[in-house]
Amino acid sequence: MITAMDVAKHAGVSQSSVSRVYFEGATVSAKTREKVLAAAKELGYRPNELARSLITNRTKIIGIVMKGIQNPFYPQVLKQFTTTFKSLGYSIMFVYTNNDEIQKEDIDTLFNYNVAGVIITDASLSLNAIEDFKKYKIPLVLFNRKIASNDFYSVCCNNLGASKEIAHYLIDKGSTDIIYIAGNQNTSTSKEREQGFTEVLKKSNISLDIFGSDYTYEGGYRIAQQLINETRIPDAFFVANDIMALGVLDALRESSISIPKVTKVIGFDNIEMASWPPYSLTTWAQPINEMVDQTVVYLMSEIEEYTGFAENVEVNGVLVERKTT
Amino acid sequence: MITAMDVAKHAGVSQSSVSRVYFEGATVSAKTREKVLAAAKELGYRPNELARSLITNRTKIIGIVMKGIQNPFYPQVLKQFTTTFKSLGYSIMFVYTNNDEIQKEDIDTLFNYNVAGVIITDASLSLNAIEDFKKYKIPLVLFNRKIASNDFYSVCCNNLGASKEIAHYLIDKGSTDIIYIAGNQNTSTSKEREQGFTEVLKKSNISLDIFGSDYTYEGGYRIAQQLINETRIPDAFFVANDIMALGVLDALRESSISIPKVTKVIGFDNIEMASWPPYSLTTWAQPINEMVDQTVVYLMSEIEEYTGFAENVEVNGVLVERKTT
DNA sequence: CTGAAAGCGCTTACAG
DNA sequence: CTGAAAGCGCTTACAG
Repeated sequence: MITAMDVAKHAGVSQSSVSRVYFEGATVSAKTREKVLAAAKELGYRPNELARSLITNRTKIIGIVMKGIQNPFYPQVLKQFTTTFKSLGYSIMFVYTNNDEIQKEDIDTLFNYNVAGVIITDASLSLNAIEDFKKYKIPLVLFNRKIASNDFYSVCCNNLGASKEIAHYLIDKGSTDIIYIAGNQNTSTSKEREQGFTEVLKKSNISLDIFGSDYTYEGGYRIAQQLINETRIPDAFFVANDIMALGVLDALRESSISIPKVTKVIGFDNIEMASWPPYSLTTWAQPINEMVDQTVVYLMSEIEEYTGFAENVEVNGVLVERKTT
Repeated sequence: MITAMDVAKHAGVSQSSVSRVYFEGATVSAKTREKVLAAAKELGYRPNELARSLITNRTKIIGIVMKGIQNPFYPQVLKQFTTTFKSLGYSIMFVYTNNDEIQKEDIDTLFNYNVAGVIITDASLSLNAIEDFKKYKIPLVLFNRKIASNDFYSVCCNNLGASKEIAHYLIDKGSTDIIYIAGNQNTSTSKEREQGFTEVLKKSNISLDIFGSDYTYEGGYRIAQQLINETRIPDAFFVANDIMALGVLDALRESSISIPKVTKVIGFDNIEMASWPPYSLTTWAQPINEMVDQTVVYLMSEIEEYTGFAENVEVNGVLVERKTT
């Protein structure tokens, strides 16, 4: 391994000078810089991030914690974050968890490596995990989730507004008997989508039934099959995310229930598969790019200077009309 | 930040003793251990991985490089790796790339952080990237890919054997006019699947046409549409991966071509969606768990002691018969 | 088994 | 602008 000392000797300068060439903001003469870079290139030198981080006490690593990686929405999110952070010189430490509520041990590894910041895309936080973020002053963004305490910055789609607009849209289409299929009941997204939707329909005195599910394809498929067995087919479904909506569509089609004639289906997310011809699902497009940008801007400013500022940011998104309505 | 020195003072022992409690393999008396652990707990101490790694010159981080994260096969692989490595005390640094051939700058970040090992799931390597792995003696596994030089350990499905078995299966089903839809032409997987398949059909004098595509849903959909337009429908398709096969199925169904009566379709991977009712795709199941295990075992032994040993490991998998054949 | 000390590869005041 | 030196939080010979 080539160190700054090796380069220094080879270039005939001090080790500090080598360090200054690679440290943004430090001042070095053009001549020194040149000598150092030439020597570094010849020797194949690269600064050791670990040593660097030991001093600055922070790495250029962002931790991303995901649960629902089976849902195509999240790989897309991961890709977007990885690309954006790479351009800013940050690397991604990926954590997968099975827990709805992030536990201390899920994120221990992130703290051990002194990550610069953390993004949790689709899970809530246990109390002791919350404590740790506060205590170690690690910037955190809840992506696509909120927590009740409002202790942390969150970036979500405007679920309330979106679900209201969806309700109005279905009313305009003439629906009078509607079913909402919820995702995991304890998630903020599912609750908010339910709330906005319910509010509008109530005002218009339109019948609404609500069934719980779990944000998976199988969950959507199962609940729809059950409804079909009970011949309880409404004239429209609002399903809390796309992957469940695809399950609903498949169950309906298997029973040859004509869409959108007999019943309509609307999802949420606008995952890639929603646009596939056999589905062609009407859905609410979450503006991933905008959500990612908001997250990154906040994280970068908190990394620059930690304030612990918390806010629930919401971005709008848009209804994408396809063939299921 | 609480350091080993703080704990040492609080516990009335030396800093070395604190270190020994947290360093596997070091010897400490039960009494000292107890005192240290008590003090550590009280103060909320956790060893700084960065300082640790600076000395041992290796982190407990595994780099995973992915390209085709849109293909549901890979998120599943990522999940499996993350879970397995976590249980071994290793963290995952995730790198997304757009390049078919990994470039030096794609993996710079991994070298800067002195990762213990690297997995590349679905891409090839540029020459200078190869050099770096050799030079810095970083263990590397090519997962689901081989490179021509055979310089590195690779773990793949037995593509040759699998495609031969698929060919025999289709022959047994009475197919006499078959089309193979290839993935990215320069990938080892697509080439091998083509080779095994071709070999068997040739021996049996069965007509085979080959069309190139790109391992995406859209690619499969497009090529099938084109064939439909040319009324060039064979009695069976072998499609180089599942996600393309779903595109083929959708195009066929849109034109009301009955499956498996008029034509049969077989994919490769056994992604989750292959089992969804509207697809119910016959496919070759890649044994992800076994492939991951082989990868991990190799990586761990190379991390223990670097040998640079290279081999192309192949695991078998199995044909999963569903409704498209 | 334990402590004092050197050192991993850097950054960063401090002089000059 | 540059160099010598201290120090980040650990591991690891070396004595005892």
